[in-house]
Amino acid sequence: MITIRLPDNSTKEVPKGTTAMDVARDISEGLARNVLAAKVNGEVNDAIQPINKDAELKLLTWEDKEGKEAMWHSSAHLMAEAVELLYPGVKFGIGPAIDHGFYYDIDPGHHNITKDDLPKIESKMKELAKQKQEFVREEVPKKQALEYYKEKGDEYKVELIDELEDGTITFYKSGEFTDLCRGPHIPSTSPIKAIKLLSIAGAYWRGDENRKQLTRIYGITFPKKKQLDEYLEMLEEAQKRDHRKIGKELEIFTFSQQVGSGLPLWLPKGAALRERLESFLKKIQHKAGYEQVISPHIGNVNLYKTSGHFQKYGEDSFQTIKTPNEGEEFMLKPMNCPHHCEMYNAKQFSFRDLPVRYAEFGTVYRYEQSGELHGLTRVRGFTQDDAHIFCTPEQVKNEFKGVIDIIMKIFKALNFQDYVAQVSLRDSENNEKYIGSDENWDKAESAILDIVEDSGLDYIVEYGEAAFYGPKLDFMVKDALGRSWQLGTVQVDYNLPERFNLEYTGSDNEKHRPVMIHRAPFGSMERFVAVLIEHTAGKFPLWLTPDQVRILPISEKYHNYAEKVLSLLDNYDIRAQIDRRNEKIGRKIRDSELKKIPYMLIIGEKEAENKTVSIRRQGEGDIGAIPIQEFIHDMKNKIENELNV
RNA sequence: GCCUCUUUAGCUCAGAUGGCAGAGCAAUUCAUUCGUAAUGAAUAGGUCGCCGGUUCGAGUCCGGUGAGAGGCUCCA
Repeated sequence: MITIRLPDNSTKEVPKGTTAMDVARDISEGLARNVLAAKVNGEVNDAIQPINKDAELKLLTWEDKEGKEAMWHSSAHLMAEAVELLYPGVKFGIGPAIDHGFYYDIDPGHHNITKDDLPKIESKMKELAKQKQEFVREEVPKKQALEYYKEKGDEYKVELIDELEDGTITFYKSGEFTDLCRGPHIPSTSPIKAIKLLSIAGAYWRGDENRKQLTRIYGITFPKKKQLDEYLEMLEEAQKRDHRKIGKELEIFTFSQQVGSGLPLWLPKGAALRERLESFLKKIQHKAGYEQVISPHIGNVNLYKTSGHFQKYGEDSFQTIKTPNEGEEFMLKPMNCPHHCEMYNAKQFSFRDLPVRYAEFGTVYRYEQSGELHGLTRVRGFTQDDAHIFCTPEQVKNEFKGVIDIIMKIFKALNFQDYVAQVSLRDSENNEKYIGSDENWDKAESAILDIVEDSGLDYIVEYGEAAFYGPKLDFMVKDALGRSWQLGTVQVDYNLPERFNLEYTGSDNEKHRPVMIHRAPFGSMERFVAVLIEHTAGKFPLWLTPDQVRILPISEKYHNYAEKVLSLLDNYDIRAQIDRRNEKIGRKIRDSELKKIPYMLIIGEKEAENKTVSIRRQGEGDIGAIPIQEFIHDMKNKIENELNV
């Protein structure tokens, strides 16, 4: 007999070889039906795997992350089975569970699987799922596993097995389909009740663009049809928040083929919004001791040879432009840091002068592959809210903290709560990707880790994600469709100061090398605004929104009073417009609502007589008439509160 | 850059099998002067992304190319 301890700390004595499923059945049939997998001593296993020694057991259901994973992983197998039945001879790459669903990479051979095939595959999956196929785990020697796939002619699986350690390898069999797989799986296909194949895409084998491109099918499954419906509805809602759609509707930005792809055009409302964000940050930075600088949009190619950007990105950049007579070569500015280094070099600094903080809303241009461009989040010309801090090694910690404070202030003012702080370090096996000495890298990396640890931020560490000149701390925020984007970034850099021979005089009267911190709290104005649009669905905070108030006269008779209200609001810097169209009030309200104007002031006979305005709040409806001065006072208070962070 | 898909009026979209291009909204004009999410009527608006081919004839079929979408690779 062995002892099983359950999460509520109760124990059960059961015979050796009992499965998690047996335990579940013992508790209740209902529970057993819901069990997808089991956590045995912290390890996730099949629910039908025998337990042979004392163990802590947690039964995993749809409510658990690991339960969903097992379900989706098994769904990937089910899809593969369906595909193999429909298109004999296809080969398979990998098919994992992901955050929302699963995918499988397929080499369709001479078939050509397209979007139109998805419904067919989907219904085959439904048919197979109904057969309640069990997932049977099988341990086979490596040699035998290799033979199986060699015979099947699946070179992808052969490659995967080749790389596994010698010994036994696990296969899972469900219905007609056998797959190399570590598991775990759900007991049978019966919990897979609702199936949706979402999209189809090309994906390089093993993520290597030099290797064959396989067909990747994305899908998701649920134990209940209702859950699938809700998920699809959620996706639809998310698509409505897409910044490309809202940006167009609210006239924030546009693109033009004539101008060029990836080159955003900020329309008046977008420009006003962006300027407001910029002056908000400028104010904060001014208080924090930053100085604004300005640099041109191009720089001599030698500047970027000195910085190392040319060697690193020269071929994958916009190519240099040449002067007609002298043959001088210039590059579109891909980064502001080299310019700021030269500004630092324009003057002699003592340790007493440091830190020096040069800030610039610097527009940079980077060649991005055409398939990469995406709305405002991935563009070829964008403006960074950049700054470079030149400081002594002793000041790094404090300065870095100051930067984190600024980022937090901004996230708070804009109500960004779901961000991930990511420390990006070198990939130690791939040293040629980076410039600078190991010693400097070690210094910089440990400095960042120390600071982040001290700051109390929740953070994750990613290796191989560092910039080529230094490690960084990035703030990642998700868009409406769950894609993660980098916004704020802070980078410690010991390398550029060396390359540009930056110096300051220490108290010992010797020359010393300053340390540079690169930082951009928004990241880029384009990307930040894109994410902001999706987070707010276009309902920006009052202080930021392009039009705060729209005055809606009931008819032309009240235009006079409307003009008076407008000039009053204007005196108090409240951004308002009058809807002078010859339309009914209902129409004017509807259009203002759709444009997400926070406040509508309805003005008719009553209001003109009593010197009041009838307020309608966007999304909330009529909230009654108040004297115009009172409205102005309330607005001012609200805006001040929003900015008071 | 690669894979799949899309591209028709300012916007959203219809246009089997090739036979002179259509709707709604927006715009303009006129009427209406109206109380909390669309007043009515009339008018104007398109070398169907671009280049080439097949055909008596191409928005529709074929080839190329631009742009957009979803992924992959990349991202200073």
